[in-house]
Amino acid sequence: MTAQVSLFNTLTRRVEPLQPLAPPRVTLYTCGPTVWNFAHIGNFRTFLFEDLLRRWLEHSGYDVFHIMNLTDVDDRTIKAARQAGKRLVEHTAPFTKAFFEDRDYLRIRPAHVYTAATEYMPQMIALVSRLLERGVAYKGEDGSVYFAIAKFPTYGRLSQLDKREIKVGARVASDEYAKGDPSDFALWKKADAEDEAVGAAWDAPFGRGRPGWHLECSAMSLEEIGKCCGVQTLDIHAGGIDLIFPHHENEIAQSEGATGQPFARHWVHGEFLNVRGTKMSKRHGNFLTARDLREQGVDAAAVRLLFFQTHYRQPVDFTDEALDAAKEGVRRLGEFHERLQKTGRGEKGEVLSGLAEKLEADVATALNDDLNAPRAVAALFDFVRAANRELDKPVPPPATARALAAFERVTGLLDLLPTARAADPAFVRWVEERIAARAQARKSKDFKAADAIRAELVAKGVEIEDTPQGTKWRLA
RNA sequence: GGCGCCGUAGCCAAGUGGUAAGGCAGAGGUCUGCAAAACCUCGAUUCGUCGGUUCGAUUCCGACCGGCGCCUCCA
Repeated sequence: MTAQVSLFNTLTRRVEPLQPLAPPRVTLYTCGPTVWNFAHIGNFRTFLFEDLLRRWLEHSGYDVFHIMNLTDVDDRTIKAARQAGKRLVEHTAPFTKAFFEDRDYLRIRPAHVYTAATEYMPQMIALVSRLLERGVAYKGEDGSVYFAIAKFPTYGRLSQLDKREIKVGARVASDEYAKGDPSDFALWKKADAEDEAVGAAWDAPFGRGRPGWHLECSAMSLEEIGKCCGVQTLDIHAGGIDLIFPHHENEIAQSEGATGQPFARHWVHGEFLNVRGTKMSKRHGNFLTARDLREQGVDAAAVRLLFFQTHYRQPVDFTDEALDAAKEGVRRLGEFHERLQKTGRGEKGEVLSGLAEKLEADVATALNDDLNAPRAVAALFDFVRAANRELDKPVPPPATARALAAFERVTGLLDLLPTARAADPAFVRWVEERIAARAQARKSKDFKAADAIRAELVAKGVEIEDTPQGTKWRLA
C-alpha cells in the first residue's frame, strides 16, 4: 500500500483520497489569469499552491496533464483595451507575455497547455449550441443567450447555494427582465458597440456576440481532455476560493448540462493573500506584482518559502517582515546545501542516513495530507538543524551522499534553494584580492588592518565568514 | 440578510480529545583574534472571551467579542 494523496474537496467539504479516473493519469485544470493587466502576488499565491500540487502529484508517480486557461476576453480585458485605444488582442498579448515571465521568475512549472479563450471560439460556440439544443439554455429578449438554472436541479451544490438566499438589492442585474430567472447567467453576450470597437465580437448561429466569462473554462477543458484522454471529466479542478461562486458553479452547470457527465471529481480552492487582513486586489489598490519583487531583487525562493509556510486553505497576510523572515530562511537552506556539498562523501554512515530517511518520510506524510506544505517545511528545517549538529561534531559522520540526495529532492520539490547570483568577474577579482590581503594581515596578527578590510568589503555588500577551510564570502 | 473563513509566543505559522511543530526576531552560552556561520539553552502553565459536553478541550457544542471573504464576471 503506497501512501495516498489526499486533498480537501470543496464538493464534499472533506479531505478525501484523490481518485483519478484512469490512474496514473491525472487531468488537472487550473483557472489562470485574466490578462488585462499584470497579475499580482495574490494571484500568484494560488498559482504557487497549484504548482506544488502538480509537483507533488508527479513526485507521487502520477502522470499529470495540466491545463491552464488565459482569460483574454471578458469585461475587464475589453474595458482595458478600450481605454488603451487598442484592439483586444493587442492589449492582452503583452500581459500574457508578462504572465509567463512572472511564472518563470517564481519557478512555477509551465502547464502542458495554455488555452486562450479567443483561440477556442468554435468550441465555445458549439457548447452554447449544444446547451440550446438540450433546452438548458435560451435566448433572452436582449439577444444574449442564458443558462436556465431551473433546468439544472443540482445547481448550487458546489457553493451550497441551496442553503443560501440571494441578496436582493442593488447587485441584482438590471437586465433581469431579459432573463427567465434573475439568477440565470450569460453564456453568450450579444455584441455591443464597445465589443465591436475592440474586435471582441464573433459570429454565431445564435447571434453575433462574445462568450460569457464562465464559458471558456468549460469549452476549453472539455476540448483538451477530450483530445488528450478521451474523457469529459476532469480529475482535479483548482482555483482561488473566490471562484467557487459563481464561476465554478456555472462551469459545472454548463459542462454537465452539455455532457451529462460529472465535470470534475475533485475541486480544490486556495485561500487569499491578504494585506493587513484585507484581500489583496487591484480594486483595493493594495497589491504588489511579481515584477515588483523581482525588481527589488527578491529571490523567488523566499516568496515560495513565505507562501509554503502557510497552508493553502488559510489566509496569509503579506508583510515585509514575513518576507524578510523567509529570505533569512532561504539563506540558511542555501548555506546548509553548500556545507553538505563540501563535506566528504560516504555511503555507510547511519545518523545522517536516518535523518535523510525521516526527512523524506515526513515530507511525504505532510504533503499527502491535504498538501500540508508548512509541515513539510518544518520537517526540512528539522533536518537542517539535526544534520548541522552532526556535521558540527569533531568527527563528522559519513553518508552525506544520501543526505545530500534527500535534501536536494525536497528542496527541489518545493524549489526553495536560493538563486546563485553571478557577480561581475572584475568585482570577484577585487573581492578575492581584498580577502587575500586580509588573510595576510591576519597572519601577521594585524587585526586592525584585517578588520578595516572587512569593513571595506561589507560596505560593498560583501559578507565574509572565516572557516577552517579559508574565508568564504557572499553578497548580502 | 444568506453562506463561509480567521483570531495560537514580539512577528509569521503548524497541530491534536490527553496536555503546544517550524521559521524570523531577542537573551545567554560553545566555537572564533574579533566577527560571521553553525550548534546548545531560554520564551505561550497556555491556544479571542464566557459557558457546556467529557476523566480530560486549544482541539467537540453554544453564545459573545474582534477581523475578513463570497453572494453573477475578483486567484
